[in-house]
Formats: sequence, C-alpha cells, structure tokens
Amino acid sequence: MNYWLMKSEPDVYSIDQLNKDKTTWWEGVRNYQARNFMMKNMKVGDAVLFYHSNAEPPGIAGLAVISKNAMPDKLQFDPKSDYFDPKATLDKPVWFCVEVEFQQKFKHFISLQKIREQDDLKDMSVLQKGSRLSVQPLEQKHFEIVQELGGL
DNA sequence: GCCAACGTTGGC
DNA sequence: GCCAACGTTGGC
Repeated sequence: MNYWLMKSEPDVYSIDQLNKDKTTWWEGVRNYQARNFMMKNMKVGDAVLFYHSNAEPPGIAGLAVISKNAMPDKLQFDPKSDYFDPKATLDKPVWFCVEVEFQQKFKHFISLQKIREQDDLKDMSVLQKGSRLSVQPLEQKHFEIVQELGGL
C-alpha cells in the first residue's frame, strides 16, 4: 500500500465537506504528473493526507483513503465546466480521477509551519521549494509521524 | 526540439 | 496582492 498527500483549497473543497459527503471523486486535476500518480500508482486502500492549500494557515487537516481506482474525469467532457478539455473524447479520455473517502479529521491541525519545525519531516516533498504538485507520494515514515502529530 | 511568452499555484 | 517556481503553448 502507498501513501499520498492531496491538496485542496478549503474554500473550494474542505475536509469538513468530505466528512459530510463521505466520498468524493477527486475531479479537476489538470497536471500530467498528478494524473499519472492517480492513474498508475494509486490503489484502493492507499492512505491520504488531506492538505489545505491557499488557506490560513495552510497545512494538513486529516486523513482519507482511496476508495475507487482511477476513472475518466467527467468534467473534461462538459463544455460548461472550467475543466473542459476539447482534446478529450469518450474513447480517448485525457484526465482521470480517483474516489477518496473520508477517514478522520485530525484532533490537531498540522500547519505548514509546524511541519517545517519537525526535523524528521524536513525532506517531505510538500516542503520542497516550488513543490506545486497537488497529488504527491509520501513516505510511510512521514505519514506515521504526521499521524502522531495530528493526535491520532 | 528550442525557448520566450504566458498561465497557474500557493506561500507569504 | 505580490511574486517565485514551475508547467504549457506555440512560433520558428
């Protein structure tokens, strides 16, 4: 099983929303590297850290799990969607998304600043300069450290 | 295939 | 709102 960090802007889709919905298709990813992780590497049961980006403060809000393997992202076919892609056809979809299921909200929100202060988290990729990838792989040890910091 | 221009992300 | 870092586009 693999470990992941997935970013979402809480103004757009927060962990509280996921808690209400229980599951959601992670639509709207339009970056090939992130898509490839979802298509090729993510599997049902993989663990996910839910990261709030563009937030005050930014940081990790809780845990989720992959509940369905990748499927074509339907927004790419919808001309009215911001995520419409004219290159995509039903036969040859371009973008894929996985289904994510809520697990737990952390007792303690882990701010980016807090992550930075942890010596044993300093090589987490979310901390690397210019790391904008919205779906990124995570080392198991980092996942476990974060989980503890979160109070679980 | 190079690379300048442009768009986006996301912390601050 | 600024801007650094990075991705994408398109002319050549």
